[in-house]
Amino acid sequence: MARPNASMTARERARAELTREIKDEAKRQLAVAGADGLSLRAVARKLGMASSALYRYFPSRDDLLTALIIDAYNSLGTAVESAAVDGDPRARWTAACWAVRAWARANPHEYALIYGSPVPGYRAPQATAGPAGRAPLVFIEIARNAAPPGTVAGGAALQGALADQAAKLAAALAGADTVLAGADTVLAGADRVPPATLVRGVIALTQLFGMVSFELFGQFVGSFEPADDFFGHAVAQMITFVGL
Amino acid sequence: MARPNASMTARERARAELTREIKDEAKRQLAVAGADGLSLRAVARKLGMASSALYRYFPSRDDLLTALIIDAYNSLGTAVESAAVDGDPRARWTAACWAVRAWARANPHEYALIYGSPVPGYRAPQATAGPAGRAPLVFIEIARNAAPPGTVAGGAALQGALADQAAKLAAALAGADTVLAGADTVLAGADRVPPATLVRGVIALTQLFGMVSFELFGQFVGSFEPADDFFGHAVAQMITFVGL
DNA sequence: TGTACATCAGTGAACGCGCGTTCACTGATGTAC
DNA sequence: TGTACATCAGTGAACGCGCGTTCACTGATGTAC
Repeated sequence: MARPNASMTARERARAELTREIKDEAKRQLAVAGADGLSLRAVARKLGMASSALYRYFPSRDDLLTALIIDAYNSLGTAVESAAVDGDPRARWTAACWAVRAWARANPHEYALIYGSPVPGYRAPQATAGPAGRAPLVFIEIARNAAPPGTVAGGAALQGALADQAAKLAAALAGADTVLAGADTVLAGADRVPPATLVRGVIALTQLFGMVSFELFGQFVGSFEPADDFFGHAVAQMITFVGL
Repeated sequence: MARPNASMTARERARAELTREIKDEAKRQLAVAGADGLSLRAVARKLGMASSALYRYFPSRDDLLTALIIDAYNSLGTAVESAAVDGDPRARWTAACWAVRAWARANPHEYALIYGSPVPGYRAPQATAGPAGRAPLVFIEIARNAAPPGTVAGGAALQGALADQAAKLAAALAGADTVLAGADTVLAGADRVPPATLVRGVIALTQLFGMVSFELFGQFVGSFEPADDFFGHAVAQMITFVGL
């Protein structure tokens, strides 16, 4: 989406701004009614325009939803990328984990949109794949030079289909720029990630997002809420597991 | 909910059966339209009755939703409890993990209902707490006699609020029958779970549900799908982590 | 610099739809004597 | 065992609402000469 810019005509500037306002208002509505409750008419009403006018900006409700999903992935991706810029791998991994949690808590409905239950009847188009990969890529990149899992307690060889999947994914990541169109190519030109390390990283990712989902979706109510210390403790264990 | 029974009048039997049929049809609708799309009118239509008739069985749409949520928790709880009945702790833990995944894959929309994004505007009543605790309790009970975490690589002391929360939860679990009304009291009379073990168990639970959610909600598409071997590998690592 | 035409943004009415919930009612089932 | 009355299940019409999307239209902005 083009951002306002000096070299744009008044019409183009107005279009970029209104597109932005529509998405902003739609995000506000997510918080009230969730993804299924997102209503073009309600957005238009809040913006003081006819509902039919929105069709000049988004051809349908689903296209608006897709735009919100892409924005959410990119927003999370930016947050994680910029949190994990410096320090040793442990510091970077830790910062990235806290960035995911902080972003999710600050944007719970956008988090639910991308990591919660899928919206029934909605099928995410291919265009979401690149943005969706940004946050995970940061973690994989940090783990790339972790100690070989063989040296870590409990390390087990990859078996069956898992070995193939991990090898294929490692190969794809080495050429990430061509495979994940639109993703920042953090790994471009890098060494391949050892498949065992990759698997450990992805296991850690499921752990991370599992915790954040539990916290946000209310599974911790009455036990580990507030979850700050639980989270910090788990992240420390995770670092050991990944071998950083 | 009373099940049909010889000592019931015809009216009572009919009521129990229709209540069941309404819930069954509602579950079928979940699969098509999700929780927000669940419509009393659509259920009534499929059952060939007037929509107003449903109000003899459920005072509102939200009450029907609550009934489905409780059924889902109980269905998962039963599946996990009966999967983890015998063998050593490792075998029981492994079986319980696979039972969660199998149940989730067999009932994806009920899984989404209880572990996915909360339904906007719906607030779960207290009555769901007991059934919600059943599956987690099975895991905690298995982990109860795990090796003390001090003996496990990477074991770290519990810090700050986490230590308090874990101790409180351990105490509550020891008196689970009074605390978690309606839960099967697996832990009744048992020794207290060491807080550090409890925390490891809960971390493993977030890992487990994180993986299942990733798989069901489509985050593994194009990488670790089918996820059987990934899952098996992760469960093996998890057992080491918990100290079984 | 000014004019003619094309492009685009936004309007408001309309289509056809589904929803949750209420209410007065009919008819069947259950109960007390 | 039979009758009178109370309870309950189910009906169908109605209320009031919101939704996504289409369409012919007006008026403003941009462009080519």
